[in-house]
Amino acid sequence: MQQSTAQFDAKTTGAVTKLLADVSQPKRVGFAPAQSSLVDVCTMLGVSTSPAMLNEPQMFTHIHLKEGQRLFSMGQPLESIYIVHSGFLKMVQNDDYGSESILSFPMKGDLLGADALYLRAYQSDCVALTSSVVVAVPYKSLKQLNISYPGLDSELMQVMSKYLVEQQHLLTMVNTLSAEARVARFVVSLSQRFEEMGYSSKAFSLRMTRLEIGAHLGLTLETVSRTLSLLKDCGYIDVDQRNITIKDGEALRTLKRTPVRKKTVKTGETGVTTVATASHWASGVMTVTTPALA
Amino acid sequence: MQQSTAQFDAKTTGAVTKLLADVSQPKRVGFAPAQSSLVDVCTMLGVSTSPAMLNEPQMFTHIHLKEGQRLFSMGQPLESIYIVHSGFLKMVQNDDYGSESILSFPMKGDLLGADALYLRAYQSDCVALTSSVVVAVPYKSLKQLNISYPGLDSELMQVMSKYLVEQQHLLTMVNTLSAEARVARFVVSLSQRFEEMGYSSKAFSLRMTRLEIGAHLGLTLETVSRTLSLLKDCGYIDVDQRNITIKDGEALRTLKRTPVRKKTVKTGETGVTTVATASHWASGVMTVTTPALA
DNA sequence: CGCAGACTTGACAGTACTCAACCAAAGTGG
DNA sequence: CCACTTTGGTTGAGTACTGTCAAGTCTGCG
Repeated sequence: MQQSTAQFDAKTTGAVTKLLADVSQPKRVGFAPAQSSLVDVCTMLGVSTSPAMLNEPQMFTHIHLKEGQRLFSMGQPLESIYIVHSGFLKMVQNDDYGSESILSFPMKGDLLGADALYLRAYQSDCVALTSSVVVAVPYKSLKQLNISYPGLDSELMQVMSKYLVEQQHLLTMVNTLSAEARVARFVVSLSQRFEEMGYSSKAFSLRMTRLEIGAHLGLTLETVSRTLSLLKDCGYIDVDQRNITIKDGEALRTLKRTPVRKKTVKTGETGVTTVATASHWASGVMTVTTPALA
Repeated sequence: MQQSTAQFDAKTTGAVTKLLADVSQPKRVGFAPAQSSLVDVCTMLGVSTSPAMLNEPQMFTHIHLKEGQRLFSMGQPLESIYIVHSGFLKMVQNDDYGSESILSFPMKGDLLGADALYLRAYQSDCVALTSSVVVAVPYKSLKQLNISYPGLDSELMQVMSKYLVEQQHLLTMVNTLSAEARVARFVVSLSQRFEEMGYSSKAFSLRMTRLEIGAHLGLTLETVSRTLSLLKDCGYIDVDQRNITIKDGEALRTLKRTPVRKKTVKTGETGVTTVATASHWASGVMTVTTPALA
């Protein structure tokens, strides 16, 4: 890699390059080349298994990703879909110049690459936020497996349907909610996912930067930072860098706009004062419903 | 239906009720109770058929919807998925209080209800914008058909993958683009869809109100209206109520922000003048890729 | 004809963006 | 080990895009 006009590049493209990722190839073989069975894969996805699957000989290889490493890029032909075994990742969509949008933050049990089935090419970038392990299911295997186990595709459709619904909720959130409400619900949604994974839902660590949160919610990093500080001032959460503690989950969930807003008020001749205006504006919940697969 | 405190309701909930729909039940039997075969359905979906399907006895009933009528509502248990035979509809997601988000505007060949497979209940409302006809495929039939025709679910997964990608593009658009760019690309995207259906891509009629466009793009109806006027002033389109004529598709596609902005400038003591500031800010394209199914 | 709904346009306000400075933590290299 | 750099984060000041409120036009329909 050359560094042409290093200073200028670094300065002008700073905001952009921050989201860019390591382009080195992920390790197909770690020194612990563990594999997973079909039953393992189904269990990870939360999909029902059939007894016949126990005899399935095919094993699926694990791929180890380091922080910042890229699993696949937009436009690449579909080879495999993946299931997250451990770690945290992001799905990114690049809008031609600069501005990026983060579609989701996949974690344990999530399916990666479903958007590639249409057109047989990945439609977004997948990058590891932390060291991660994913299980690769080759597309060819997928097609064969459906013949052996007829219910499998139907189960996968349900999984895809779930992601469709999640995307819809996110879109509605971005379409209708204020910055504060978006950030608040983002925190709640993370909290729920951590709880599902057996971690604490009250105290956890963000795995992504403010910039990435912003790219997910349609906000700038400054707004995200400010809003987190605001929620802290309200006593709804505690924030210290990436460490979040939830103190009033209900408030976060039901918050519609402006929990406490700092307002500069001219007080006649005396000068400028900072006033805190409290207003709840609470409303019903838009809970991100949790799968209750039979 | 009662009209309690009519005046107040009408005034305060005006913006909300405009999006609400007729709750009367859709006609399951028109006076022309036409039906479609499995091959018909697959063809409409743009999905490959197998010769064996020609012998499939099951037929799928047509449902006629009048303007404003609702096909299904959020939360209803999944009975059927539907394919649009003709007409125009909208998929709506209600965020508890008032604010609604429109996820998509399905038209001929589109699949309705895919988001219901997960949790077996519809996750959004489906309402007809115009008189429409949809073909119902009962969920039970769907499961049986996959046994008879093993490739079918796999094809359906591809269709769902397509919608996943479309939602992703929409999210990215709302996350990153200015109001002007969103409206411009919305017009382009409609144009492309009309072209695919054999209509003119240059001149067409919107089937939805400004309010509905706004609920789709995360904007207010006023902003939509203003932006359309702006694009007209730029000479990119012609607008007359719902009639759109595209004059410079390329400009619409590549536009990033502020084609022409009206700016009020204080000119010393002389008063206020309106100045037009031209600035193109064109950029690369984010074309909504069209399916090229093999 | 009159009303209701859709649309347009203006004036104004406010939320969120931009630009910028600053701080903290972590890595780098002499 | 300590300057030095880099990256991520916080916060302030000013701007502007888009929302809000409001008035008014147009069209279609009962």
